[in-house]
Amino acid sequence: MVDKADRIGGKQFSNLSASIVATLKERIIHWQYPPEHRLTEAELCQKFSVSRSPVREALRTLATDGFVKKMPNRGYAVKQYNLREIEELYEVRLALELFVVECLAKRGTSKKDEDIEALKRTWTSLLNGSSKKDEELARLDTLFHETLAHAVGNKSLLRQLRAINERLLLFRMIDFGKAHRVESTCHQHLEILKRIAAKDISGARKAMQRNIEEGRNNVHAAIKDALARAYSF
Amino acid sequence: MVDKADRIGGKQFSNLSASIVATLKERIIHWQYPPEHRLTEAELCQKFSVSRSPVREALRTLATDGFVKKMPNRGYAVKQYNLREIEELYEVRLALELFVVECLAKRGTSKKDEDIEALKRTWTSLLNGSSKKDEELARLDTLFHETLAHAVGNKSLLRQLRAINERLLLFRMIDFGKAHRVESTCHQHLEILKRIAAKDISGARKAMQRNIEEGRNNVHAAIKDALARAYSF
DNA sequence: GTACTCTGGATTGTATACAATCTTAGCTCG
DNA sequence: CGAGCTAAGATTGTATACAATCCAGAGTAC
Repeated sequence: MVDKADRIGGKQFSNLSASIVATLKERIIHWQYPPEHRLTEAELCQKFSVSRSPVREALRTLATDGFVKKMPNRGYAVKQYNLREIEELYEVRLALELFVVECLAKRGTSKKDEDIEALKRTWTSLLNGSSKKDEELARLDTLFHETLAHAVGNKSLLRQLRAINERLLLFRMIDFGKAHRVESTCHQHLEILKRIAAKDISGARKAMQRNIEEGRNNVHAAIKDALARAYSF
Repeated sequence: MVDKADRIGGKQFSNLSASIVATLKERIIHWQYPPEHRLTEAELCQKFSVSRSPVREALRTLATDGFVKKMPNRGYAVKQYNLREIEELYEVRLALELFVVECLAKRGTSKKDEDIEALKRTWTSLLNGSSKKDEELARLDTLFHETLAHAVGNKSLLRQLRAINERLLLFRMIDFGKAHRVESTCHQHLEILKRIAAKDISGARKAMQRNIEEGRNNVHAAIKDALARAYSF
């Protein structure tokens, strides 16, 4: 069983369906499947050399996570998001992230919040020239937002935001190819942290709103290319 | 197969696991199982006279929906929410519902929004004496909030709010036993609708916040009884 | 009396077989 | 040539068997 898990993903998972989920998510996020690409149980069984039970479970969780869609009696397919749906996800994300900074700004932060201090250091150093690869930047950006959400101490909130951001990663990956946006992102993130520390609620909200909406606009622009490319498969 | 579906739930479902999910949700929401009550696959197979496949799927779905929790190698159990977790759910709900009224107030509503006009009529008539049963009131309250969310036109938002409200239903059911709160709820709902129609964004937000926080406080108080009862099983 | 081991039962994970349903392509008939 | 029908394939849903793992309690050694 360990052998099979290895053969599939590399990492170790408690069961086969978890490793299939991870593998397919990874591939979908990296655009290794064209959108609308069909995934049937039988086909995946062959590819992963496992039976239908774990494959079924994996497809089901991928569907609830929004990575694939179920077409009754026609199997599953990699979900193709249109612009409208992406905007909707960004709207929900905005609502939740505004709530996050509002909570944090209400109670303020101090040197004792080690996670947040670490964020300050990270993004200050990024501003001062230490350049990173695209994928690493996307990871740090995700970490920034998740750390803030974590600091609120609301597990339900954190889980929801994670789920949304994971889906949006599909498109943020594209956007982070543009290196010249790093500086602007640094300034925005540091501004958010500053406002929070100063207990400036409306300032923190505005800073977060700018940050997310800039991301949304960039993605919006990048999507058109991506969709165009997607259709050319 | 139809026979079995009938035997289980009453309604017809496309497959067994869907009907098991519906049945168990119903029972959990109506407190027919004590919290922490263990649900093993084998036991449910017997009770529903089906095999493990649909039962497994059902339990998995219920776990992601937050009705049961999975205990590794010890089966599943009806999830027992503590006060903290309920507060957290209410926080997320508040963030999303504030976003809903903000969206609606920004664009305003008119006579053309038939769903919203219907809400106005419903809650005006409720104010004028037409009394209802507890369960019916809970249903109307849910409908109120879902209709507003639906009017925003953001499917992702609507789905998330539905999921949260479904979980909270477990506790709102308790609260709606108190009839004297109906009048206050009516006033709050009508106030929300009025502010939205008047494009009074901050007024609408405040009205919604009052409505949700009153609900939260009532539930908070009711919970202690409920938990006490739960522990006495 | 305590700690340790070992074993039997309980529980989940996986594979496979079968049944039911839907899709689709080819065929026939008008 | 098109509409409708049919049959084969594709796909999902369900049942069942087997394997692996975990847990708890009995028993034993010290």
